[in-house]
Amino acid sequence: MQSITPVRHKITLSDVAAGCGVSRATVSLVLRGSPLVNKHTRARVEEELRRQGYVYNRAAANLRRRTSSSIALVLNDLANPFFAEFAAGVDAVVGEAGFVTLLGCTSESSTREQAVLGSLIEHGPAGIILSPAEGSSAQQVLAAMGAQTPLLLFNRELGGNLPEYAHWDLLALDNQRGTRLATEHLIAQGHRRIAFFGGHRAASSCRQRHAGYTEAMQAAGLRIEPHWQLECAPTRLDAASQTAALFAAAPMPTAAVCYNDAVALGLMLGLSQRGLQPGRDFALTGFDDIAEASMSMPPLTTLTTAPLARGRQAAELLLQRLRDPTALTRHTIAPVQLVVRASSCPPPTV
Amino acid sequence: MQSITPVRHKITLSDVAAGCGVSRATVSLVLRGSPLVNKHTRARVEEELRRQGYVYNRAAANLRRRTSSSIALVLNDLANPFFAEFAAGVDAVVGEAGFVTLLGCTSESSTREQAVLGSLIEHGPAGIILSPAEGSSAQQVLAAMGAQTPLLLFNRELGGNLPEYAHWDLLALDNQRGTRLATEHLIAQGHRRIAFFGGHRAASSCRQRHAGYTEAMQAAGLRIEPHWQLECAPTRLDAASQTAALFAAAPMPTAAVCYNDAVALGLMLGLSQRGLQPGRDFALTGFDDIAEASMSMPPLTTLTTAPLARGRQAAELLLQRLRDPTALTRHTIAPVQLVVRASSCPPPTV
DNA sequence: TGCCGCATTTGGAACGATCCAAGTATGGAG
DNA sequence: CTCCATACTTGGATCGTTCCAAATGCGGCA
Repeated sequence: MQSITPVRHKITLSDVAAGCGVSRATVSLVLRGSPLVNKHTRARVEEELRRQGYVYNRAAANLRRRTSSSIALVLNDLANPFFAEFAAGVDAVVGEAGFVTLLGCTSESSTREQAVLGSLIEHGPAGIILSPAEGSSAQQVLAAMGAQTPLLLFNRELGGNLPEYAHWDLLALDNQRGTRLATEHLIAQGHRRIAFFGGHRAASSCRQRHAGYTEAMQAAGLRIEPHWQLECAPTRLDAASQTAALFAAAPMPTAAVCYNDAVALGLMLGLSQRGLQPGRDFALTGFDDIAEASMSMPPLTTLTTAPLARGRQAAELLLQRLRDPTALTRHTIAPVQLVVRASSCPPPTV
Repeated sequence: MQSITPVRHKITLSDVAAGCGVSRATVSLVLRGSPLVNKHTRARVEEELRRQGYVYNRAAANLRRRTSSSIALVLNDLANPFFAEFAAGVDAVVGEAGFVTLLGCTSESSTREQAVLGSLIEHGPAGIILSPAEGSSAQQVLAAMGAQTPLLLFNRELGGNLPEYAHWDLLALDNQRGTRLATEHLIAQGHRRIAFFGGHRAASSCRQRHAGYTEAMQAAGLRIEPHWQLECAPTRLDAASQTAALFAAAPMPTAAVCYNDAVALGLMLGLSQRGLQPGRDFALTGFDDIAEASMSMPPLTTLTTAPLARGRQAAELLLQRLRDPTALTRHTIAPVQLVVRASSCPPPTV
């Protein structure tokens, strides 16, 4: 019966070496599975490692080898299920590659973003994946993290212009194509008066989604009424309370392309409160395909973005960059896919 | 105009020291804000730090000082909004305390949990917050992380019995009291035939919730029919497909206490498919108060657990443990609160 | 002038690993 | 018996920081 004795001080290579009468160097070779060590010696050392309960000190090794074994993930909003799934995807790939994820949340504050980046960079991550907070600029980010560490931007672009020697990769969703598909789908259903609802135009993702809508409307020769272009915070509550504005003046829309699912679900609620049944009296589409989208009443037509897969992809892009630091800056646009459900009905008066 | 020149090698204390003609020790003192340095010298050094774009190497400092500046967070399911919010709460407090969060996801696999713990422990975190995967045991966890690092268990207890020298703290939800409150509420509404629906009895949280239900039923002298005690995976889809079993035999229940919100929402769907209107023909309660709970039709009566606050609390408990490693093991039970909404209607035949 | 105290600065040894050049056996060939 | 290749093994320097004991410079005082 082998018992692992509780110890007070941390066991190091030297302890193990002393414990079985070899040098530190030999123990180190054993740890790294070098073929140089005699298998007799190896067995003895491995036994001693187990016996003393040795724990590898990766920080010390990284210091000597001048390597890093971590990747920083900085998110504007972890509580949002979209980013949570994204994070799960990142962590999975990062872990498979033998790295560890350093997490940082900025809560949409660019001030906190600077602080978080500053703190994480001191731990010397091999690279950083950043989903910027609203209003964060390239200069700020550069000041906080320097130009030494590879950065992959996710989801949003940065304000300001970045110096050319900082080559930052980008992974973004095909926002414009997404809303274009949704708008074209509504048009094909017979709708002519289609609103664009929700989001803040300050965010690049919102501008892109609005552009997709505009593109489809113009291609179909349809009118875009200014009072159908409504901004609101990307939350259910705010969307619900903005619903009335859609119907404030004639001509009234028969459908809406919403900034995202949260907004669409809020709009559904607002419609119900006005006695309109979404999916029968009014058509709408979302963006993101969050879990609730398929379970809502009616189920929501939306664009699926596969956040888990996006997380994996982001991590893989960053790993590629680590392998080849001098490769050209890469901007990747991830496809989105229209999922047609019951919320995008034909207009009532067809 | 000051420009930060892009450099190829990492700037160290020695570079800065050489750059302004002082010793490494002095620069180190400046970095740590020691009152020993002359303010003239301090200014010169600070200027040089800025000029060279020096980045503190916390790993090297930690090695020398034998300290740690990270806390590991290991979660069974980051994609679940409950844990995502929890993680956001943990990270906020961990960051405020000057630590950084090391993230690890186990995807409910105890094998991955061992691997993740093994990898994280090599980075020498000051402590670990662990929400165990299903079926994970104390022995496994101990083998993976050793007894040196303080551990706070969250949400679930571990199978097996832990050795007494590993003092592990615990933060759990008051599951039993929660479902007792929900059950008592349904009884007060006039229900007599109440089911317990969903979850796997293998999980400690499910057993505790079931116990709360049993307690309330027995205290009210009500019968518990075995065919009302239904297990299912804690997902909407599985819950929906298990709905029929509730009504397979007489007597049929008029209400159900559900394992969690996901199960409750699934049950709502299942009820609708059978032509029963939840909140009118059948009453039900959930657990967790996820975002959708208040937006569902009808809004769901449930137990709110404040996952963000729980995350903050978990981090604070761990920080306390770090301050006093010899204090007695602490088991904290976080209160939950009943939120009454429309889903818990009185029975139809009262 | 010599000595002391104060304020400030410093060289060198850690921390726990890895790298590297050099060391020790061993056995076979000449 | 010497020499050399092969198969391991090892001491010491090193990564970037902090700690510590000791050094330095300077003004004042006897």
